[in-house]
Amino acid sequence: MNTAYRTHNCGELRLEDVGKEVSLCGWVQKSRDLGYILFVDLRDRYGITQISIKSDDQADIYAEARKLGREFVIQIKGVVAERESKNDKIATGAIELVPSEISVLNDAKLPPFLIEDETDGLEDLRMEYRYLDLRRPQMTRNMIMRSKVISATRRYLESQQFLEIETPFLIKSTPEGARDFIVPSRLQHGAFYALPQSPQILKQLLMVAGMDRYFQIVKCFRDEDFRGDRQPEFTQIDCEMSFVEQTDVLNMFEGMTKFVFKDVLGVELPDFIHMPYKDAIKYYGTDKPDLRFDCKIVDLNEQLAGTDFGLFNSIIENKGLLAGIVAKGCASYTRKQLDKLTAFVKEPHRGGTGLVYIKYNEDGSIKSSVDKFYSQEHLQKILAFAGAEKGDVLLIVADQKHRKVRKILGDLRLHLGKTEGWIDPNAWSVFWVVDFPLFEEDEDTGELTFAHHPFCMPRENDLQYLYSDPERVVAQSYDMVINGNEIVSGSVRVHRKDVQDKIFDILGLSEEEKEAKFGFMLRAFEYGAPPHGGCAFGVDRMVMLMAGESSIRDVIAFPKTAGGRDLMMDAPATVPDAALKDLGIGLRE
RNA sequence: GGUCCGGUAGUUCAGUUGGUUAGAAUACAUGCCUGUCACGCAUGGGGUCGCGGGUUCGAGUCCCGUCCGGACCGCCA
Repeated sequence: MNTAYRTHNCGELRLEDVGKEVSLCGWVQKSRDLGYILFVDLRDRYGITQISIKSDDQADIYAEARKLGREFVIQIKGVVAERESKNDKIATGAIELVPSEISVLNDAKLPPFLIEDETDGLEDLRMEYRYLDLRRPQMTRNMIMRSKVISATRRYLESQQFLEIETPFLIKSTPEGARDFIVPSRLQHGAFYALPQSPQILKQLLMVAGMDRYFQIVKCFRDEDFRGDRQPEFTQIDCEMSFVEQTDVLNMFEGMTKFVFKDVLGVELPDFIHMPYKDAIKYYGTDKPDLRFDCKIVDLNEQLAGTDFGLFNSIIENKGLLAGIVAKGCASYTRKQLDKLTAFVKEPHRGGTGLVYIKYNEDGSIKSSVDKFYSQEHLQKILAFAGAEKGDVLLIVADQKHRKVRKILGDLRLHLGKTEGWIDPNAWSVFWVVDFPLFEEDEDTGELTFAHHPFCMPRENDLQYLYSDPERVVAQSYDMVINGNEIVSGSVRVHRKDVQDKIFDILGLSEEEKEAKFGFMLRAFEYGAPPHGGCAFGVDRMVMLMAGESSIRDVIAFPKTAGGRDLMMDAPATVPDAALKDLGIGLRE
């Protein structure tokens, strides 16, 4: 770096540079005027360097420097000096710059919030002035980490013969799945493009085209409501490979994940376990468990049977489920704390009816909310079966619906994991969930719908059940779960037209619908589609986890609010009537 | 689409039962200060209480509507 503007950046000067004549450029973070001496913190993307000016030695420059306001853009020429009092909190803390010349390249209005890591601004204000928010070192770090993740990804995939190929954004709406963002066509009034929810079909066609290994770092669009971990547009690392079985795909992208973690964070991830979907649901009540702590769900129908407790007996007789989790070290919970957990279980969207506890106190005594129905010996056996030790409490949920019990216990497990500090913030839990069902029943309508998407290949041995017992069919599909977040999702695809046809039949698509929605794809499959499979990484979530952030907005340069608005540009916005007229669109009042 | 919380100084917030001139911290400005790095001390400026309507002698405060932000549910193949 050697231009008219600067010889070094604000993060690189060290003790060994003392005596050098340098030129730095950056923003004024802050100045501290002590009277006889004035310090200016000069900030750029690389760090902060302190400027120090003694008023009696450098009266002119001191007078100039006193006029510098926050976020002025300045250039400083001077000599690197060793500090009299050093600051070991920053990388450049041993040196300072004694200026011979200060030039104001641009002044700045007072920013609406503090441009420091501990900012006083709330998120909406930060989003409105995102270009200022991104100057904060923490946000800069997040952008750098994101860039590193993308860079490592490219290096890995290129080393594995993947081609980066762009697919179009203006495509056709496929009325399955999420709601599409639609774009009106000017040349064909009444017709619309859709923005892709993912390049799924296109990447499969690239396999038919013989591209063999494809990837793309690509924006995807879904017009649904948002959350802290969801945006209307988000980025995927979209990948597809030909002539592969599930194991090949899993190994390839396990390798990539390990490479990226090592390259960006210096973390060596151990080999990933493959957890069947059924086990994830059975032991953790979710298809994306956080394995940074243990605490499995224990089924207790047999253990809790054989008493006069009518509620439990009726659930057992009707083939419902009684199950629990052992909360380590929580036997000391007060009534109030247990009531809070009960309220958690009963929250409307969980719909639990209650929470039964069996405390195994430190002194060996046992206290439960069902003492009336169970002898101490019986409770002792139940605790032993569940693996509870002294100091633990067994929390039990009962319901007719198995899924509901497991979901509630899974939620409770995660809740306790967070509130009880069971999660080591430095630990990583990265593994594959495999063997998802191909179809699942829609809870409201009772109709069969695909669990993942309709292009997943069933396991070879399950093809025979496609018609007779579709719910039994297991798909060759998989998710990678990182710290309880679904980060990768993928499958081996259907490459045979007859199988794809069958699956569409089971989903209840007529010949006309098949043709209208997927005709071009089915036609392509008649021309020699190779066996293929792939997956897609959620970049925003992955970078969020790697950066230790809790919202994907903090790793996206220009994110939108929960209401889908861009506060900086004030989008969406109205357009001139003429533009609507061109499109053949009128607005209903 | 639904439930809940919030909107007061540049910013983050407090504001009692509806009652005098709406406060604090921080930021900002000015002055002082021999090594600061959350510098310190003193002084000062800074408000259409989101917007519209209503109740009232009187509204930041109560009611209705609306806009905006946030959390959650639904939704997210």
